Amino acid sequence: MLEVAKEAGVSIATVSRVVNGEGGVSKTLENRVRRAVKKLHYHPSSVAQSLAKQRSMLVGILVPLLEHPYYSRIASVIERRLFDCGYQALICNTEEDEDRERAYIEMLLRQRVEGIIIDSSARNSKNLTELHENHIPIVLFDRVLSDVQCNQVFCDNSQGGFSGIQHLVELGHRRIGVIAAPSYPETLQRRIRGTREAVEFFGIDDDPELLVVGDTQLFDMGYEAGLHLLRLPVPPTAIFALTDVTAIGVMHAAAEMNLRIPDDLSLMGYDDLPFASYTVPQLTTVAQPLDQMGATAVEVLLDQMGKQDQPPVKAVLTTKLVVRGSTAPPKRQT
Amino acid sequence: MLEVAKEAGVSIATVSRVVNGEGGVSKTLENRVRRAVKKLHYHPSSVAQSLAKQRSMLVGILVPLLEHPYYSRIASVIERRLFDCGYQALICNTEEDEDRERAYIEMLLRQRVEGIIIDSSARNSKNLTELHENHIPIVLFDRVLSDVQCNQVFCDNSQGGFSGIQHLVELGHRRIGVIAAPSYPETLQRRIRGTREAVEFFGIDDDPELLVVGDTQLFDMGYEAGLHLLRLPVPPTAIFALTDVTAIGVMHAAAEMNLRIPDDLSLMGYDDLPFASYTVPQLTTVAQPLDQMGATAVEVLLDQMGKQDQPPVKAVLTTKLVVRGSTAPPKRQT
DNA sequence: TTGTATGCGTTATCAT
DNA sequence: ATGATAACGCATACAA
Repeated sequence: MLEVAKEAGVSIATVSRVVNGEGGVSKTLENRVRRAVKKLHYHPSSVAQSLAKQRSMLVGILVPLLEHPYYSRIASVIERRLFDCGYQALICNTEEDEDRERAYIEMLLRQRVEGIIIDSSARNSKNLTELHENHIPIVLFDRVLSDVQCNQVFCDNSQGGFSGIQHLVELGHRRIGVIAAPSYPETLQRRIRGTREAVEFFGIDDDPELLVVGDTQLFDMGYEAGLHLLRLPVPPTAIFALTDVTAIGVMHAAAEMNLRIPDDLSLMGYDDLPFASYTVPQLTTVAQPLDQMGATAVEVLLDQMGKQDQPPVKAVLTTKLVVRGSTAPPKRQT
Repeated sequence: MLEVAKEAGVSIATVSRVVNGEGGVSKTLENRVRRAVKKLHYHPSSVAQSLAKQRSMLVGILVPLLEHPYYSRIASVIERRLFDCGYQALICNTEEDEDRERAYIEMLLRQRVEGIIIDSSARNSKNLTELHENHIPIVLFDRVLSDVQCNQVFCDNSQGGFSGIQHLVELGHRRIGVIAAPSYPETLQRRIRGTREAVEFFGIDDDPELLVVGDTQLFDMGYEAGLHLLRLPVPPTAIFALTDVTAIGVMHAAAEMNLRIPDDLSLMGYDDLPFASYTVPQLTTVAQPLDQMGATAVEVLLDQMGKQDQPPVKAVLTTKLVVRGSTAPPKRQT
C-alpha cells in the first residue's frame, strides 16, 4: 500500500480511501491511485485489515467427513450462503475425530473467526465450551446435543424415523429391519426413537434383532448390516436404512442374495442425496431440506454475530417423505 | 497477550517466548504465564502472527463443485495432507463458474495464501496470471491447461481412455458408446482422445454417433446421454462413461429400457469413486490414484514455496483398470 | 533471563 | 480534499 502511495504520489490515507471507495477524493488523485494499483498488482491485505478493524469476516464450518456426500453437500450449501453474505468460510474436516475437532476449533479461534457452524463429531459439548468462553457465536447443525445451551438447526429426526416406518407399514409390512449409524450424536438416536415409536404405535413386530446399529456410516456398513438382517431366520420384508449411503450398501447385499427390490425386499433411505434418484430402482427416502437448513443456520449465526450473548434459538425443520421405486407391498406375509 | 502479560506480571516478550516454546525462560515465569493463559482463555492471534511474520500458513484449494463426490474427495485428500503439514486449507467451491473462480482467487490473494492448488474451471489461464504476477506458487490439479507454464499434477487421461476401450474390445465389443462431460477442461478432451486412439488402433466401429458430449458432469447428464445412445438405430453393446457419476446415470437409463447390465449392455466408469463398489452390479472403472495425486500436489507446492520462481514441475500419474461386474462379453454381435 | 522498542499493512482519528 | 499518526497483536532485534 505504501508502494502504491509512492507510485501515485499521495499518502496512504488517500490510497485507503480510494480502495475502499469512501469518496472524498478528487477525480485526479483517484485515477492516479487506481493506475498505481493496477500497475503494482496491489491487493489489500485482509490480514492487516482484520487486525486493524478487529473483524476477520471469517466463519468456520466443521463437518465430520467431507468425502461423505451428505456432509460435502452440507459444507457446500453453507459455504455458498456465507460467500453470498460476504463471509469467507473455513471448511474443516474433522473426520469423526474428537481430537481433530478440538484442533480445528483451536485453529479457528486463532484465526479469529466471527462465528462457527458445526456438525459435531463430539460425544459431548466439551469442545464447545472454549468457544462459549470466547464469546464466539455457534450454531449446532444437523447433529445436535440436547444438554447444551446453544443455537441449533436441525430436522425433526424423530418424525423422520416415524414417517419412514409409517410408509412401510401402510404398504403392508409388519417386519421391518432398521439400520442405524453410530448413535453418539443424538441425531441418530432420535431417528431410531422415531422408528421405535412407530413400531409400537402400529403394533408391528418389534423383534430387537431387527435393529442393527453399525459402527460407521459408510457403504460397507450398510452392506454388512443388510447381509445380517437378510440372513436372519425370519428376515424382514422391508429395511429402513437411516442413511442413503447405507441404503446403497443394503442394495448391494440384497443383490448378492438374489433378492429383488422392491419385489422381494422394500428398501428406504434417509437424506435424499442426489444419487438416490439414480439408483436402480430409485430409492424411496426421507428428505431433509438441506438448502433451507443451511440458509437458516447462516441466518441465525449472522443474527447472533450482531448482538452479544443472545438467548439461543432453536430451529427445527420437518422432513419430507419421498416415495420412489424401492418400496412396494410385501409379496410374502410373515 | 498484553492482558496475559499483566496477569502474569511479565512483559509481552516473555509471554511470546513461552507461547512459542522458544525456551530461555525461567520455570517460575513460565508457569505464571501458562496459568494466565489458561485463566484468560488466551489464544494467540494468527492474524497478528501472519502480519508480523509475513507468513500466513494458508493454502488455497479450488475445486469446481464441492458437492460432486469426485471433487469433495479431492478437496478432502489435499486438505488432510496440508493439515498434517501444518497448513490451513482454504477450500473454495467455484461451482464451475469462471467469475466465481476469479473472485476466490482475489480473496486468496488478499488472505495472503502462500500457495494454491487448483482444479480449475477456467477455459484458459487468464485467472492464473494474476497469481503468477504475485509470485504465488500454484499447482494445477486434475484439470490441466497445456498452454500454461506451471506446476501440474494429473493422471494420464489419454492412457485411461485408451485402457477403458481396450478392456471392452478384449471382451469382444466392437460398437462402443462413449459419454464425456464438457470438454473445455483439457482433461476430458484427452480422455476422449485416448478412446479415439483405441478405437482406431483396434479398428472397431468409429461411428461419430457413438460419442456424446454432455453439458454437465452430473447424474442426469449420464442418464440423458445413455438414453440417447441406447435408442440409436444400432445401439452400442457397451458404453464407456468417462466419469463414474455419469455411469450411474447410464445404469438408470439402461434399467428404464429393460436392459440388463452386463448381459445386455456392458458399462464402464472412470474415477473409481467409493460408490462404484456398491452399485448393482459393481462398476468396472478406470481408477485414478487420488491419494497419491493429492500427496504429490502438496509435496510439489511445499517444495516450490521454499524457493523463488523454480522451473515448473509436471507429475503425470497412471490410471489403473478396475474390473468389476458391469462388463462382460456381448451377447449379440453387431 | 528478562524487558524495551520497532515494524508488519491496514483503519481511523485528527489536523491541515 | 489530503496527510500525518496512533492503534491493532504479535515477532524480533537489541538492550539491560
